[in-house]
Amino acid sequence: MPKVGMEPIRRKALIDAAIAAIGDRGALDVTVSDIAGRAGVSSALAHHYFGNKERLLEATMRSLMTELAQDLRARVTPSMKPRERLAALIAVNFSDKQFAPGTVSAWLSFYLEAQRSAAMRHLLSVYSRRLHSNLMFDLAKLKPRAEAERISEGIAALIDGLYIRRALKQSGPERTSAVALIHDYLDTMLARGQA
Amino acid sequence: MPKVGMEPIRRKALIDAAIAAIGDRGALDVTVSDIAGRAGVSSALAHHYFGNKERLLEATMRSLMTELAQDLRARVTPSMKPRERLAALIAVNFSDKQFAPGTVSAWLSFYLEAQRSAAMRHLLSVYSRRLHSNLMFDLAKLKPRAEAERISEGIAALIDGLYIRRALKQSGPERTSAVALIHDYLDTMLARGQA
DNA sequence: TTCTTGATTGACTCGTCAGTCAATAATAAT
DNA sequence: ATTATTATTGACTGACGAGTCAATCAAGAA
Repeated sequence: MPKVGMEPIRRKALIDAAIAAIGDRGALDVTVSDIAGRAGVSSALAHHYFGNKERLLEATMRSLMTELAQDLRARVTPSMKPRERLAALIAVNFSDKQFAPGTVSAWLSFYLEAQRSAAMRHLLSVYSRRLHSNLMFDLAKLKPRAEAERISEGIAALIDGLYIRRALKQSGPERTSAVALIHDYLDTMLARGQA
Repeated sequence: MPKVGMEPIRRKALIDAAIAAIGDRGALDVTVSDIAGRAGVSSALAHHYFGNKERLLEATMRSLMTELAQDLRARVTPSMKPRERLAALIAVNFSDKQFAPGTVSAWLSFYLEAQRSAAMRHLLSVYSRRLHSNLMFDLAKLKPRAEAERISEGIAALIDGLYIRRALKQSGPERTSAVALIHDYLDTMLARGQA
């Protein structure tokens, strides 16, 4: 049998712990000791595997992004119609997983951090471009380029805006209404100039 | 002549310095010494006037909010038509002042901090309610309650979302296009069901 | 068994930073 | 001139946190 090192297990545990810690603290100002403690290891080990705090946090963000991408791939198939794929795209951004306390804080912090850290900024731009091209892929089939571009901007803004607003209200209406609002926007814009 | 104490001058200087510092660092993790240094005083004096860091930051946020409110009052008059007032409301949120580097970071951090600090959360809810009621005041004249409510949600989300997106891209299209996008949304929604 | 390599940590160093305090200067009041 | 008040700071404390390191421990390889 292939021998397994501890490394992948510990890395994953530390990343998960980081998300949990960020959720509790509400921001990126978590301590390496706290994260390591949650993962059941010493802070020295966290440094051993990740080098420094920044890289651990970067890995955490990357993990969040790939998870989002996986969720999307799981819901979107080539056989779907453009409008259906857009619906799926909207849905993943408002799934349960995206509203886990740690995830919310992490994304917010991520946005903030992007102003300083070049690495974070790069990650964010990857995410942003991916969302944009996902949206455009289907929108371009339904509307002329320029208009599709504008609708794409609007949807991306609505996703960000509604996500934040929903995230900050522990109470407040269901995510359903946020999703409905985006669909409403999308349908209205798509209908324009038609029939 | 009325004798002026140093207190108001120093308070203002410290608050301005805090905004500048937040702009440079990109987040709320600024040091009191840094802020005080920019204001030309010792960190001890900052503590003297504000008690502690949290209260200084709260005052900074409050200052940002009242400034926004003042800008709004300066642009909105009772004689304006509802649609005009809505335009003014949108405009203030995308004014030059709101895009000063410190201001952007401060608002972002503010949103993040609201998850932890009760005081910050309270301030944010004040801001949020104020925006909502400002929007509803005019929207209610143009559409039935329920629909006005939904449009208000959409605009608020678009403001937040576009603000963030614009803020994080040093490049990217002008604010003009963001404002235009919101107007487009507003007009489309208002036109719905009409002749 | 002995050697090598990966896993893991306790203890420590070095910085930094919030907040305190006693002391000093300046200004106004009596 | 004396006293009270306000303004202001240097120096200090206490805490905390990132990152290092030498030393164990475990387990397979030689």
